[in-house]
Amino acid sequence: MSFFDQGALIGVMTTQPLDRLLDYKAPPGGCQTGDFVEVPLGPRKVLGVVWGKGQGGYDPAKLRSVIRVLDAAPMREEMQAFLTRAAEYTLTPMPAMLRLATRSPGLGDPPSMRRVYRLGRGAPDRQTDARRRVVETLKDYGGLAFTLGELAEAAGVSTSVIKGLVKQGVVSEEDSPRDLPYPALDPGYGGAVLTPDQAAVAEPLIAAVRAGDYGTTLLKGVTGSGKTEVYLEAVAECLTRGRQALVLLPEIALTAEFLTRVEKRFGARPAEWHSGVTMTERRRAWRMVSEGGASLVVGARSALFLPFRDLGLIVVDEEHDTSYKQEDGVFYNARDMAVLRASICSAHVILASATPSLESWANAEAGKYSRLTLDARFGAAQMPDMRAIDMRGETLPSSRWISPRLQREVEARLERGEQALLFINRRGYAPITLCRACGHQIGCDHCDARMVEHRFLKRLVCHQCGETKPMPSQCPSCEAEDRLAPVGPGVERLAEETAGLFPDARIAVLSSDLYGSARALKKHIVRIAEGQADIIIGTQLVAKGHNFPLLTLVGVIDADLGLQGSDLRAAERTFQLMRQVAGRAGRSDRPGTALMQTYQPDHPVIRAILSGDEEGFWRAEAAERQAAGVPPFGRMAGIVLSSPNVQEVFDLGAEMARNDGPLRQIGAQVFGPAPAPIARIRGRHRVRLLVKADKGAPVQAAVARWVAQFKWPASLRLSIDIDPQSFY
DNA sequence: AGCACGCCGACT
DNA sequence: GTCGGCGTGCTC
Repeated sequence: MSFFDQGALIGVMTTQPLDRLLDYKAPPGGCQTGDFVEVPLGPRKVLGVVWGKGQGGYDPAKLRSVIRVLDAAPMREEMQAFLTRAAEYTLTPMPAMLRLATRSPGLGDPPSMRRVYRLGRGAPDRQTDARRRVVETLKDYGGLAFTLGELAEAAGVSTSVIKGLVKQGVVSEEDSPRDLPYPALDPGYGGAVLTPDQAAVAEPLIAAVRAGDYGTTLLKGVTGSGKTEVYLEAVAECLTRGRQALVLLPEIALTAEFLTRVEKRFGARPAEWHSGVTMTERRRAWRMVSEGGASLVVGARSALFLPFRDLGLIVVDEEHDTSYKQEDGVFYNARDMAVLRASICSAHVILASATPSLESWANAEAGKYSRLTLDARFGAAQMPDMRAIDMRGETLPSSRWISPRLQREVEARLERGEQALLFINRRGYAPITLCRACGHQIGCDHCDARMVEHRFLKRLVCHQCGETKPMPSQCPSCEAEDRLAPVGPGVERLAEETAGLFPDARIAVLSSDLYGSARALKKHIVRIAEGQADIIIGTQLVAKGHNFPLLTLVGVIDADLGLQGSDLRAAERTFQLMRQVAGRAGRSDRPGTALMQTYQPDHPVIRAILSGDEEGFWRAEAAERQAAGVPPFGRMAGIVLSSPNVQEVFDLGAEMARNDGPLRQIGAQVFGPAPAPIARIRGRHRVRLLVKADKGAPVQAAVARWVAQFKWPASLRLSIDIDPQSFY
């Protein structure tokens, strides 16, 4: 790190899409490496970071000076290194990477102040009821500062009473920074009593954190085994050592429950970082993380780019979850970036999951990660009894999906006052809307996806681009009247069927699109868990860590859904999802049962789930991937070209495939162009090329050289996805 | 990303 | 003759 005197030549990385350093002159008062600065660029003022000294070579007469150094802690060298390495790995331009690290509202604003009120000295000239209440309130909260509105409300008086007391000095008025440090977390506060099994796993984790250097541990534990308690002990150790910790969760809806657990364990709530957090709170979190006023952050994947001062531990909970893979704008996998970040700042990583990703499983097998396993279920709960319902032997009327056998099992739970969960991984009412007259299926006008009927919204919705339109009464193709019919089940239709079969049951539907906010959803989940519903109908959402103590039956409506298609990860994803859904049943003292309706009871994935032979499943799946040379035993990159013009994308895709010299140099192959998994999004046609290389091949460098050979029209957009989630 | 510059079609 | 379409290039 170096300091630059006024006028010295410095290199600045801006958040504008200019993928190189720009030279500027240091401002009056100088600046240092890492400073967040405002610089002139053409007619505009833009945000940038002082990256180091300038490289010269630019016309000195045109050099301009930094406008001002922003009032924020300078970016640490570590963060610069992290962003640089992440950009290299993901082939993302630096400015886009830098934008991820500057997502703080009002980054350049001076610390904002607010007026606060505390107890002052002396007694009021004339004592009144209202005045007494104000003083009492302030005394009750022992020195705590209130804003004017808060105090008025808490004391039940008007603001003029407070103003009157201020005049007499009984209440003091002062300005305090709006961004206050988070309350300190106490590692010794609610020490959990761990079972011997849990303690045996917590101990090496604590030792790893204490060692204070980089390492990654795969913490595998079945649902309900107490993974969270165990890794919170590692967090406690990290806090004791005075370092910061980060816990990543895949789903915002899970944070509320997690925050409560943190509060129980550490006596206060940590900082929160995700899209549902307000602007002021985000600003506070960003600043406090950088200043050390936040020791634990709970958040979504973007929290990896917060300006930690001394990050000692990153927990990636449910590490297999596909939502860790960001696929819009910047393509990165938060799990991999967590490992990268930790290796740069000497932190430990805990990848926690009941059903690890094959990548992590393979890394543990190869000895790159340590592995710890929590087998015993916490408390007396057992893993559920898992069985298949062979749908080939069940007779069902059309437009019905609950087999008689599953129906009987649900009835048995209702009689005993227990809960049953019916799981279907499809939102909406019906996935297909078909014209009985001409066979036309209603599709989205802008994408190639089918429109899904949502009766709740009374509309057709494209799950790809979000486009909606009213449900037509006429077929858009043959104009036949009233011949449109829903085909296949969605969560809403299943709810309808359930209501018909069990008219007296209280039914709750859990689907992400039925709730306006994460908070509303969370409230609903808590009420359900407390027993305010007999039957829960849910989508993927229920597989993500919510605890339902009264639940003793899980029925999976269509266990085959994820097995279809040619996606190589389908088996892995189905395995994880089914295991997790099954894990919902019987988490407390009641034994649980999981029933899977399937037309392929002999499929290896279904058999592995039922027999509980996880290692067997992973080994078989790994062997298959190894034979195919695909991740994690080979490397891939996906390139998506998009343009409003179909002909253009295919031609350019073909041209890229022909000129694959740089790829062949490293022994990589290119496949395609083929229509991308979604061939059209928002009116843009998309084709995909897939690059496949051996493990260890320098894929990024080769792809960069390959792509650099071409010059495209402005209408064409290109995105590169290193290690794509789906490949076929 | 913005914003200017610049070179070809339909208007007063 | 001019207004304006958005293709190409530059910003320290």
